[in-house]
Amino acid sequence: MSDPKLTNPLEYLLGYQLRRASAVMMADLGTALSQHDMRPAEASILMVVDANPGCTQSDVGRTLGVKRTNMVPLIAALMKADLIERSAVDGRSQALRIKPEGEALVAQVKATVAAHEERFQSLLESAELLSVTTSLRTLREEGAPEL
Amino acid sequence: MSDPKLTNPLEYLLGYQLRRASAVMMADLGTALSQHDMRPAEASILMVVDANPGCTQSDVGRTLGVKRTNMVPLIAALMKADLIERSAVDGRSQALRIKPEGEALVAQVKATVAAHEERFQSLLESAELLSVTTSLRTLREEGAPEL
DNA sequence: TATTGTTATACTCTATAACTATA
DNA sequence: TATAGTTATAGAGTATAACAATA
Repeated sequence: MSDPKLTNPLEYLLGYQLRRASAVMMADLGTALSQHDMRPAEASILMVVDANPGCTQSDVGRTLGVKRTNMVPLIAALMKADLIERSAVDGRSQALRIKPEGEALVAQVKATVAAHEERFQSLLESAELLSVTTSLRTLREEGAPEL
Repeated sequence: MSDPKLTNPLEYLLGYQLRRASAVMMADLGTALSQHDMRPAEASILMVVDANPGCTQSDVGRTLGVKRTNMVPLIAALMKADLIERSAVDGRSQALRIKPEGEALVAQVKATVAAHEERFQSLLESAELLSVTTSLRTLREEGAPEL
């Protein structure tokens, strides 16, 4: 082999650590959600609709940072899976709700996400966890370009 | 409008905050690097090769968590841009080095990355910054599936 | 047998531009 | 004019499977 251990100049970069840690958690979440044939983006939409019955898909997109145009196929997939339903608010907006038939799966998805979270949160001291989530929120809010 | 502010049940999830904060920093880095016609993945490879002259692309991939198969087009782009060069180590491995003509751009890229980092690190207290980077490393190392 | 580099391919997520219909 | 939803499309990034050449 050429050299199994290289020096990594990115190791002390905040953006790099964020990227790698996020990738680890996303991969784990993706694996965990695959048992429900669900992608992380779909699960997050499902959870927001569940917490905000009657919201529109544009509302959900703004909340999660997903563009309207990219919400379309995600909502379509959830409709096709009979997990959510739409009802017209006015001529252009449609209220989203979890379908009664979807409630059970939504509950399972929430439990899967909670277990995944617990697995990673338990790797940190509670003080560190608080510090991290606070800092991440700061980076997101202060560092984000104004919508 | 339907409702500009929804309740977001993901707000207290570590994975979600990680995902959003990482997206903010990656978007900013992407914008900053576009002045050099460079993508974040390419810049990270350039920095690793710069710090480890003579390493192979498989070495770089292992260091950055990029699969061999996905290294191919990235290395090809850097070769096409005349930023790196290859020399045969043996019949199957090739040593990578920054081309003399590429040194100036590599220096600019490193400065751009450093400025981007400083912009975000300055949003956090130094104690918080240390806590965050330590925690992120823990999540990555303890939470990653064994390669 | 294991590793390097490669091709081909597919999936997930994100991005822009442009259109319609409604408010 | 601004907003909601849509289509079409492109681009990153990541994934698997398979192969040839070499160690």
